[in-house]
Amino acid sequence: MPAPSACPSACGTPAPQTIYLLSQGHTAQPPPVPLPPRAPLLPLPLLPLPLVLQAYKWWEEPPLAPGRQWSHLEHNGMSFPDEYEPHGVPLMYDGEEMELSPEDEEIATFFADVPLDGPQLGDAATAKVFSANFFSDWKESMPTGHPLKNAKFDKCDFGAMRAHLQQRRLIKKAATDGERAAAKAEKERRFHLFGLAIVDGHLEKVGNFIMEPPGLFRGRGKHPKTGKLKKRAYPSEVTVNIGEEAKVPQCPVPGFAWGNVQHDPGVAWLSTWKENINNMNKYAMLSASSSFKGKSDMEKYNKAMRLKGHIDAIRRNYERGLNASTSEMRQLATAMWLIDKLALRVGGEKGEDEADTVGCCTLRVEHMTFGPAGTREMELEFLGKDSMLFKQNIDFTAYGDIGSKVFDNLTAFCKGRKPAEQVFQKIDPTTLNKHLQSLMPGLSAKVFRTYNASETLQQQLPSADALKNMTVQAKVVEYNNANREVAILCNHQRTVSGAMLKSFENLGERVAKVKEQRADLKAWLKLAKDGKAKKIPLKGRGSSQDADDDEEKKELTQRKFEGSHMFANTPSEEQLQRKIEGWTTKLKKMEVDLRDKEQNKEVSLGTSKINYMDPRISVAWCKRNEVPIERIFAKTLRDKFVWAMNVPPDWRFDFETLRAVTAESSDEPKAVTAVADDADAKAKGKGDDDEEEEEEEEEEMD
DNA sequence: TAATGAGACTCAGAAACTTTCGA
DNA sequence: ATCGAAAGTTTCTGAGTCTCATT
Repeated sequence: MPAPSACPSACGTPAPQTIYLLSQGHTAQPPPVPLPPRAPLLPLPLLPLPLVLQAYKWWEEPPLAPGRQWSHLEHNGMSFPDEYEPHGVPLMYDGEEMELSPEDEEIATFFADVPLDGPQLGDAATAKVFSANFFSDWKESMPTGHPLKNAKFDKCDFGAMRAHLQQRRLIKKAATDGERAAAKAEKERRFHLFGLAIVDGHLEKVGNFIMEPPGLFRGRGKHPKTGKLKKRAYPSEVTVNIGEEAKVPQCPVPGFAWGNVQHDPGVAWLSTWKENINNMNKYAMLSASSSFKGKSDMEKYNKAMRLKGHIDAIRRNYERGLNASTSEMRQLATAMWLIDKLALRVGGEKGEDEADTVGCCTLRVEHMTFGPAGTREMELEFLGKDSMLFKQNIDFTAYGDIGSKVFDNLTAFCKGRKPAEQVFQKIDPTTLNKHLQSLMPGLSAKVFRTYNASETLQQQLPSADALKNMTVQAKVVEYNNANREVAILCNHQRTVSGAMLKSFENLGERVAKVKEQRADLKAWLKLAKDGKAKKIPLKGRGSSQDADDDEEKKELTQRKFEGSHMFANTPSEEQLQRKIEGWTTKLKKMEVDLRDKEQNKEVSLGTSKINYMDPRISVAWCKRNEVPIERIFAKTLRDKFVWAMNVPPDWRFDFETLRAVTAESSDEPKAVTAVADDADAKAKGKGDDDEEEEEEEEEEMD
């Protein structure tokens, strides 16, 4: 355990640059020895939360000064996970039992807790890095002279610990009602203590109010640091941001004090700390349903609507730019096309100690495989955010002359370049965003994804006419189909888990069985027609009651399912006929289900629903078509999108809608067309310089 | 001064947890 | 009516984007 933090203002290091620094910093100084247990913190008053939380219609309030998130902010800091409790289960090293100190055991247990078939240990290449990183960090944490200091990973057997953890999971699963109630009460207690904040007089939920527990860093894909030890963070590493007149929260861990306390109303976070893997800042912030998040969400979608008003001019701008005289302009235009049409992310530069993933600006020659000469086809394949595979065969001629030009440009950019070289050498996210900014104030690359996602949803959702006479269930299916189009556009995927594969297998088997059964029924109908009904096999009696073990029970239900099409007594022809019809319907439904599941298994609909599709489109569509909103948005989404719930049924994701509300002349797309023309004219004007640049370019390419 | 890096926020799928479904 | 599986929902924290300060 690190020593309790010294008072920040007494230690001599300069205070971080904040606007308002706590004046009475000394009150945060801990005594040199741990304090005796303190009186528990007083919970915030227990108000009827749902009522209070919903009462605040922030979108009807006047906005705060620009750059200001709050005027008054009160909260209780954050909660910390319990200290490690040793279990005493030994490690087997080189065939021998080895008892571990609590410190050693904790880290070993982190490793034993990583599932063998998960994304880290399930893949051989990733597992190698993960295990090696874990092991070296583990040994590093041991003092010199420790018996395991020079241990070999291959000689470690974590089996007993894994078994113990599995046992613990089973025990938790089998908890009594009383135990469950106790756990729930504890969770609620924590929520009342730390889960709420008072923002300008309104009670709001905190998103993450429990410090991230220690463990092994689960970097995604081929992350060089995956498996490294993520250390326990203490209050002394946490800076609390709170209103100046609010009471500084009491530190909940005895013997510790907050590392720092500041009063900066320009930021939305309540607490921050640094994680030890990448030395990055982490934050505790309000929940998705809060006013902070709601406001910025609304602004995000309004900006996307504004883009809709400017999109024609912007497209004309990059279409012209594809033929620009400077290669920088041509690259800019080509990249904009990819971002607009293929919904690529902008793609910032990444470091050596991160997974090798790319976006538009970081695409490399090796990611593009050009089709046969004479065609304008290309396979674009790369790992994007979260190492998700983007793989698409693109026929650029399908996008008309513009598409063909884009293809020709990409061919030219790649020509004479090595596979590992970047396609776009003259641009990066900064230059690209600067250009976008000049076309529309506030425009950046990611807005295209929001705009295209929302626009696609609006276009794909069937009209009220088309939905007439449909059941609500059928309408929801239509909604999900539109949602799926958006998810595919944004390349939102999910990996097919082991459990999912298993359930596919089960469903497939069931379909096969039902088919067999229908064939049986048809054969029996023939027997009945031939007057040989007596030959029809009947349902066996004697259900064995004594199915005490799980295996037997399973077998029993399996037998029951297999015989489910049979009759107790010799059936009549009509009985058979009816059952065949029933089985045909059942089969059809199962096959539709299977196909639907198959289509969806690798597509994740949630991400676009939460982050990309303007909720007002969905709300208005539900109102027009009498679909209860809870069929589309689960509880947390309805809370997140409260601000969108009161739109009229005819609300449209259109620039005009926005203009009707804001009535700002600067929003006129006409003005931006002029800017686009300006930029274009400027590019044309610098003709002479460009020629020189081009010559340099030729030399570079040789 | 352009590049570099820090800071703060959005967006991402996996995993955990809860509810519903179907035999 | 019950019980296990499947589906739906929420939580968690890693991975991006984008802006601004620093050198």
